Amino acid sequence: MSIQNNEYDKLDHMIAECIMQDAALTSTQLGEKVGLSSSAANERLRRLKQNGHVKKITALVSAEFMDMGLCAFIFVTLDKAEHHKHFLDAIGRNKSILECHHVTGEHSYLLKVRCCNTKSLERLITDFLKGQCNVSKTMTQIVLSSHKDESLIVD
Amino acid sequence: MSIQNNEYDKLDHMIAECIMQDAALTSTQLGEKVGLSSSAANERLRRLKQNGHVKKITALVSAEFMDMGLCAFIFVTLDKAEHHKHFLDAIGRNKSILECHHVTGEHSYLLKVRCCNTKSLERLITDFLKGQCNVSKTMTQIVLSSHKDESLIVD
DNA sequence: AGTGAAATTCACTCTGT
DNA sequence: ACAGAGTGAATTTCACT
Repeated sequence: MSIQNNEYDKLDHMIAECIMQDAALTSTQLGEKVGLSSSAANERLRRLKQNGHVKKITALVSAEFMDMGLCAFIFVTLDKAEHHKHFLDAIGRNKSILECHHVTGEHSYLLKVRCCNTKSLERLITDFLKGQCNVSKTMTQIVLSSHKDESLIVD
Repeated sequence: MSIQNNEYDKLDHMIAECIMQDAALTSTQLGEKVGLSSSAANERLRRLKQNGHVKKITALVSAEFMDMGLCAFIFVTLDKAEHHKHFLDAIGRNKSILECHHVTGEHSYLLKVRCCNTKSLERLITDFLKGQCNVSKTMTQIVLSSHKDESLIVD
């Protein structure tokens, strides 16, 4: 008897990999890829969704179409621990901010942001971020090019 | 007369927003949300896909299920410009590396990575990254928690 | 471009193993 | 748990506006 989680096997992981590559696969196509009938493949996928392991089916959209061609990472330092919640609420509402991670090191948070140009990046930093009551410092790194940019695995 | 791209209008952007939230919407549901018939909504979505503005339909999968609960950002500094290609090829093949951005500043690249624990993160840094011929320096920041982690807008 | 209906394909259920 | 058949629902095409 093993202590590992046996509720899901190799086949379930293959199914997860497949729909990360292409979630528009039909049940029949998915079944062919993993060696199951469409009904069996579909039932396994349904269970993965129901149990929250497949969190969401989404579309990846081009930055050009969204007019957000400029990508940057911004480190943010906050003063007082008691104001973090207000900061995070504001972050949550801002569509330019794609990711917000609490990180180790000298800074408090690392943000991944997207805007249309440097003007709007400046507004984001100066008006929005520095405008938050307890943001003491920011440090910005502009992305010149991205060779990989698909974070499909999430908490 | 305007210089802007008029091939796509407000409706197309609404459709893109909708399927970023939920790509499993039926054409009928999508049509209801934007005020079109199912066939019209479906035809617009088909065009967005065909022209590459909707790049991909994917699933977001839980880190727990993938056994990649530990997230980190790693800055990498490369010596010689002529070896960047080999580095990027190796990056492309490594499933632990979710994002790789060429950034401004003192470092060459910023990587977003995921592994199961600190042991495997150590292997990634020591064996894989430092093992690349021209990696001179790395700097790692561990993610303690993520308050936003959905990069659905890509180049 | 959009609508509504027809034709086709797909998802999902059910039965049997 | 899976396969295969059957049913209801969805996508896709088409004629018309």
